[in-house]
Amino acid sequence: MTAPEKMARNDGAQSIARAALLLRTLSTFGSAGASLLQIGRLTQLPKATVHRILAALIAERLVERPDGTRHYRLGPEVYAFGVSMLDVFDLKSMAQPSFQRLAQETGETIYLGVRCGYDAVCLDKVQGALESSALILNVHDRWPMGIGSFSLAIMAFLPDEEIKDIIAFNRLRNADAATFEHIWRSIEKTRKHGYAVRKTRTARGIAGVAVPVFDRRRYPIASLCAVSSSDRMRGGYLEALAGSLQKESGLIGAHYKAERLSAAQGALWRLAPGGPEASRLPA
Amino acid sequence: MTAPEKMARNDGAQSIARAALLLRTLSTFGSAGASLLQIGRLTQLPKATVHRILAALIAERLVERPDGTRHYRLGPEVYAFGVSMLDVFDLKSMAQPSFQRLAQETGETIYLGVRCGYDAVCLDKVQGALESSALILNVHDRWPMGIGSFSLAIMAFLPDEEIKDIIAFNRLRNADAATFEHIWRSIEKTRKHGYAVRKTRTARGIAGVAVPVFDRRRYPIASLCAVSSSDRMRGGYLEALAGSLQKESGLIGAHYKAERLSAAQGALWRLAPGGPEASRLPA
DNA sequence: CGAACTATTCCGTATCATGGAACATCAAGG
DNA sequence: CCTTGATGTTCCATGATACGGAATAGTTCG
Repeated sequence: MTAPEKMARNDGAQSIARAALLLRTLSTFGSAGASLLQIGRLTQLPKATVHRILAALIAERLVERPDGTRHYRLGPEVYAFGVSMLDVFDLKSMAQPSFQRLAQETGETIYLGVRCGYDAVCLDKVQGALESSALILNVHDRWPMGIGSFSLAIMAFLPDEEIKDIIAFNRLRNADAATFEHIWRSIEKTRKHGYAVRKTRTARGIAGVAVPVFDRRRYPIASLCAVSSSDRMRGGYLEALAGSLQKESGLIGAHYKAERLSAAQGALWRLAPGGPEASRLPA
Repeated sequence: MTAPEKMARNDGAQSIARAALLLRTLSTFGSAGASLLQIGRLTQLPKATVHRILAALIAERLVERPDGTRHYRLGPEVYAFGVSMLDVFDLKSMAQPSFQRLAQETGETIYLGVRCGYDAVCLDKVQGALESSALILNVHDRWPMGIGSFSLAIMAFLPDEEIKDIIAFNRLRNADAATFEHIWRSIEKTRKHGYAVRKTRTARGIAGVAVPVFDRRRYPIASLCAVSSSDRMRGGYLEALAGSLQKESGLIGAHYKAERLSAAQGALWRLAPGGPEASRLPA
């Protein structure tokens, strides 16, 4: 171990932690994937190590190589696991009622975002009063955590250790690190208020508020965000918006908590003492 | 290594392979998860090892423990990775045109399924001529590979090594192993014809045909399946159905192959020599 | 063609994962 | 309440396993 790694993990987990690190890294590159060296640079791991772990992940189909290129990207098995999760944790469907209610009540454009590695990804969107030309974020768009109120709301409520990781990673891939200069100040503010506010710097006159959605352990997994013109976004109106978002965030969190009780039914085949209830088999 | 493990893997991958094995195993249990011992039994790994690897996966949020139970299930990070994949490989959307065409042309009920660990999961469905009461499989339903033409079509075109794995796993969790008795014969037949046919044993008079969808390396990733009454499902009609399925399967495969060229655009933030094109940042 | 860059393979080393056994915790039943 | 039999968690000596520097092979571009 050359680098003075921050992890004081003495458990038998090094290679698994690294595999997960590589998957997170790849998840920020979309379908184009990344080269071995890029990945090595980003993760601070030696070439040979990255190569070996990626080879192992390829064998499991968790990583694949697009056509004949020398790039690596997430593989089809990841998609399969994702589909699996829809029985366990389908955030988009879970948030649907809250989402619609917010759109109705506020009339603003609402976003639902989820953390994904070192990025946040837009899961869902309802167009509100604002002209669509002014809007920037679309469903499936992905931004590094820390850019936009959208992801700031999630980031601010992570453990400090993890925030540092994310900032370090995003600094490394970002030539212009200016963005992350004052990030801790924003995090402080967000923690204090319980919501994140940001003006768009590039498209003038637009601002967003966002609140985190917590799981049962108060770990932020997603965020709800409302976007409006920046002159409206202050004082009482801002507070009211943030309040609505927070209320719905709580409801989604509660829904998530309850979810586990509804242990998947349907034709989900399962291990049972007496074998499966094989009364109805598909053709 | 106590067990005479089949894997002749000399690469540095043991723990990663095992981690993937555990994830696959958990993916067959849905939201209820499984206990340590169940997992150990199924994977043939010692308790301590399973425990250690699961702990590592929990640290990465790839696995979580539902509320206060002592069970383990897939964690939220898996969902996030799944969402990530929608930019890389969105099978359901990709298959949509073929899917609709098949429903129109054949008038039968059509299914789209994807392999997921040791199971196959139903991704999409269009109801056809058959009474809905006769139908058994619904979207998100999951069956062990080898049951139903649906998954047989995928299984038959996997490497023999992997088929053995799957059968062994499904035997272990299946008290009544009779199902897998004649499976190799079915696999032979399926390979010969290029499609799988099965009558439903429980609900009389229903039969299904299915064909695999291949990726560029002729590895089966999914299947298209048509279900009809079993008296129609023979001779010319059967051949015609199989033909239509095969044609569309080819188109989906081609689409997948081409997909890589359309390297995710939009606001996908990416590592670039000159830094990100930061022209438009979200609020 | 050859220089510069990137990917892959090799292989000796020591770090890290391993798993048996001890210990802890839980769930039933008396 | 305590016992009993189950499963879950922690410990730690051992050597198999993952490690990564350096050599080799492959690719790209002028």
